[in-house]
Amino acid sequence: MPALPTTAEEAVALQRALRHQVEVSPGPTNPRTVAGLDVAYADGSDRVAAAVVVLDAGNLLPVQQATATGLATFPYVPGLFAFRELPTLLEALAQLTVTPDVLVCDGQGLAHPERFGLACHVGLETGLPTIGVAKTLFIGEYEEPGDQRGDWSPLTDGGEVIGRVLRTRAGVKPVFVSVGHRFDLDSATELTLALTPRYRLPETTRAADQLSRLALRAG
DNA sequence: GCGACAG
DNA sequence: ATCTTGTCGC
Repeated sequence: MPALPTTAEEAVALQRALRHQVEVSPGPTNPRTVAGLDVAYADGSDRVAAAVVVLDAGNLLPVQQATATGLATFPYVPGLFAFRELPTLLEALAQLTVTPDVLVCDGQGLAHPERFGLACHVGLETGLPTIGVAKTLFIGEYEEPGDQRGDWSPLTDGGEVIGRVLRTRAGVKPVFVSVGHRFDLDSATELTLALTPRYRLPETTRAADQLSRLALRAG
């Protein structure tokens, strides 16, 4: 079983082999640190920059950060984009000298055709609790949630609940929350709200997004 | 067959 | 994802 699949067929086979290892359980009770992950892409080349920013879960201030740059070998294919971001993302994570209590990924977790989105993959690779907070819908159906912060509605696929559509700010487009690894939807929802005191997206995602763009220009 | 499709 | 700063409005 290759660690780095080359074709789409191999990639899907790997997802199907790994998905059964995902653990759905309550997230950490009192996480002290929460890390955000993101990847920025260059326009012309395949150069990518990954960033991870660890925040203090209490005051949301940065504790540590790391970046890594590389070349995206795998092409962008909906459902397989973890294979594009994962290698560089793991390089950045490896540079941390602190182990975050939770990882927040920019993309889906179980809300994925194979029930194995980026957040699940990152969770299994690191063994850490992870959730996915995506800006847009990938798969599933939902009713528009209420327009107050904290309002949510289930995201379902074929009758199965795969995530939640969560309003993090009143009157602003909702985000798509799903379990990555060692988390459940209640904990994931609670965490996402704790990370969005001011903006639609989690502070973790915003910090990682900014840093990844800087890293792309720098190196 | 046609359209949709995380980043 | 990326091309793109300041600016209008609640």
